[in-house]
Amino acid sequence: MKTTTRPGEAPEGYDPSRFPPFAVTVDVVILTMTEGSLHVLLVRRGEAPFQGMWAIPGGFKRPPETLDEAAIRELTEETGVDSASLLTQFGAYGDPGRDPRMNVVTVGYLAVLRDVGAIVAGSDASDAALVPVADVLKGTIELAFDHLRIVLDAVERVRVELEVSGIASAFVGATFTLAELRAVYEAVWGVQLDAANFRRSVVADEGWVIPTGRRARPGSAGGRPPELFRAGRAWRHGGPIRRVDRSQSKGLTR
Amino acid sequence: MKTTTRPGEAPEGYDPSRFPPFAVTVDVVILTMTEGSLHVLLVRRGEAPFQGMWAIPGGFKRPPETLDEAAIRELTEETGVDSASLLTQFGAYGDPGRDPRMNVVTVGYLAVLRDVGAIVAGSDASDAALVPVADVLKGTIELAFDHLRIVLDAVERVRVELEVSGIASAFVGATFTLAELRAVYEAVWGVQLDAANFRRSVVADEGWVIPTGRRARPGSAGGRPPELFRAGRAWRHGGPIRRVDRSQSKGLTR
DNA sequence: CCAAAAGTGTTATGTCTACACCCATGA
DNA sequence: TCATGGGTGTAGACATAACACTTTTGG
Repeated sequence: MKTTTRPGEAPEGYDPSRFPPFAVTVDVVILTMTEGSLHVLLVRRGEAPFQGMWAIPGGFKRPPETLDEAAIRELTEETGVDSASLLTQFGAYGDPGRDPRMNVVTVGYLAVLRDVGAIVAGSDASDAALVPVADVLKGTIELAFDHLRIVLDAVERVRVELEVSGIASAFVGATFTLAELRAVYEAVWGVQLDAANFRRSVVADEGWVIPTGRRARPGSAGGRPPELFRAGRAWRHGGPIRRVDRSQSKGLTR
Repeated sequence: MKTTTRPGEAPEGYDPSRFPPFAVTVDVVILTMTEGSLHVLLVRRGEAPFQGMWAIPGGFKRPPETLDEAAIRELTEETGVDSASLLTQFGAYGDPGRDPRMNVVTVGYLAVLRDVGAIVAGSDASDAALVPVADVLKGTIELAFDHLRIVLDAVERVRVELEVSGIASAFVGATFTLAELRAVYEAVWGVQLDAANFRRSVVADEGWVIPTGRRARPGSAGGRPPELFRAGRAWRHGGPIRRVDRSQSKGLTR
């Protein structure tokens, strides 16, 4: 057995009062569906380092606030929205040198909004923009710091959350058609889903969507007017991981 | 639109060089299967605050190392083991006042080991111990700081990982019987699994377990000697989230 | 031989996929 | 009326759960 360290206590050879100081920041990956595909909100950096490059919004955690509160504050400052349908912490990043100026550990948060288009337009357009996630993933748009990795992790998290908790409703409005909801899955997962089977999966399980009785207008090309639904309690936020009712199962669920 | 902040840059009204300083620590929740149930490695605190209470092992992140490296270092210092079957970051904790002495943000890591019993015994027994996770969850054993929450989150993470990636193999030895493997699922999920169906689920999907051809000794009560398996490549670590073959599916998988 | 644990077979039941078909609307 | 999307029905493929049955050991 070697050295034993304990939390809140300096390793041997350190003076406990002289712990290595870090800056702690919170970065928020804000995702939304626009023009049929997944977009992320980026801001352009005004100063060095990485001046002029795109980055995800973020800032220092302040001592009197929790990490969650810091994330909410950042989200509000960027979009004016004070309640994201989904705001989840998904990772911490502390590689040495990730910020050339000092030791910075950042905590990544994922926010899903139902359309920040109008909100972003309110800000200086040259300062903030919604860009397709695909462009970031492809490397078409280069990001400052290690923000590419952070966005990558956030997107992977959404893909998983979409399956296990059904945050899909976070991307759509208060009422929505099943086609809109299906489009979320298709865009995030990059697949084609059978509309008939999709409807069944979603409608069958009580609590996912609730019919409002109303109908939306058909598209200009015609077509039967679709039903409007609202989100059920089953997938409000962060929800129950998929693992279906394991208290019953006798075999291994695949 | 309100104030816009950017990463690595102080919010307005702050002097960038005078960022709020934090201590950054890494805490490791070390889990293992002993005596048929899930256990967590705890250390007893020698100093205030929370002197004499149980806590999870951890310590300061050092500037030149990554968070992952810090977690590996802590794990090694506590157990002498330098390669956990599973070592995953699962959360960051930064509530003000979580450490009464200073601003501390800690990053939680989960380590799964195949049996640290012998290793722990090597250390001073009054200093470190494996305690049943159930006792911690029930509150029978009280933990320092916000370590109860951290352990709670780690356990929930294991439950999910067990389903989506099959880290079950991390709990067992290099070779193992299916009964041992099944015991992991049963202990972590708190369910009873049908041995016959379990075998099929695990053996059917190529790559999960590989038969070694050898057999273990039957228990003293007799019984047919069980086959010995070793872990297949399919669930080495962190593996493929469950969501089956998303490139093919046409409906929503439930 | 008997008890115990491992491993195999079998069947009813449920879920998912694909696709055919019907419905309601704009032009 | 036709084209376009929404919504329903259904048969086959596939997966799961339950449990009876066979195998191989210790005592």
